[in-house]
Amino acid sequence: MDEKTFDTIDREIGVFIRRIVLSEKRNDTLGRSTYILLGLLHEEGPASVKMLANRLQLDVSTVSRQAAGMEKKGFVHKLPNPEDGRSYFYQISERGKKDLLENRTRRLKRVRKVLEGWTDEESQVFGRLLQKYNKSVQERL
Amino acid sequence: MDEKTFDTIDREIGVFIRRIVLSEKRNDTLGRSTYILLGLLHEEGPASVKMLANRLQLDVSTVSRQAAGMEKKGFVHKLPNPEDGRSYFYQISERGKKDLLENRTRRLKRVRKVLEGWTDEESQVFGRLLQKYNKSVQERL
DNA sequence: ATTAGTTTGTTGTATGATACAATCATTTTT
DNA sequence: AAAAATGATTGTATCATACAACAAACTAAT
Repeated sequence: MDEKTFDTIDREIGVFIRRIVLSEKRNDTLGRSTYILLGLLHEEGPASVKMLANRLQLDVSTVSRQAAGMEKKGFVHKLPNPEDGRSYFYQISERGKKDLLENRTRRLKRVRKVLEGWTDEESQVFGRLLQKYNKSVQERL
Repeated sequence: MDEKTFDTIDREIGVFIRRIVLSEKRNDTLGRSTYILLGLLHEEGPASVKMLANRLQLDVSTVSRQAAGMEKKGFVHKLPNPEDGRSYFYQISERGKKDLLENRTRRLKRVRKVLEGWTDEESQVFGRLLQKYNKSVQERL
């Protein structure tokens, strides 16, 4: 296949990441890590830092600090794990849910705006291919 | 249009960024900022920190430090601007070119691997849509 | 031509995300 | 019971980033 396609993709990925990350920084209140972590706790229920770190492929220390910060800000509750005195479960709080939702809404609005003028077909294909790319990355990188 | 499409895209973008950034950290020697800056200098020739900052939508101080670091490592030369005693031009060095190329090659190899098994059509469409998304983001975000 | 204002770049300080190594407390294994 | 393993936190370090303060150099206004 044409080498140029790979090159285009590589370049556009670079631009993509830069733009999205900057835009998130400008527009979101939560910070992308917090957002992701909170989303996980919301959708999959309480979890320990270890579980979260595994799930997100991050170091436990990273998640530990992250979680501590979120607790301080009231986004999560830290509950002792009755089965194991060393570990805790972090559970999203009402406050956390509220902020998460607000952020999600704002993000979706942005996506909608970016996709204005695209055909339904294009949007759907883009979503599908992103998904496919992600799966491929996970499997082979 | 179906709200679900936007939601999928938003989520997949999150995963995408996380995965790619982590993979870059594991695999690349240059660091994504350095890589992008160096690529710019390579393709568009010498530039001042101001120009670079504008081009990349970053603060001048950020680029200033970045450039200083790259000079220290020998990736670029810092040349005084004869027209203006305040400013300099950063020019990619041979060493910089070499490292840039090595990194680019490694990245392309990764992209190729991820895209293994995709049809040519799919890869091309993905590249095209990424490009389109980026353009939209730039215009409206 | 001298002063006042503007621009370019650097540095100080701060934040967020990240990892590795050391450590503490607890649990499990032997 | 002692030794080994595990879960979490904390110390330290790096990278990318921004804003504010500043110095040097340039430009405009009087």
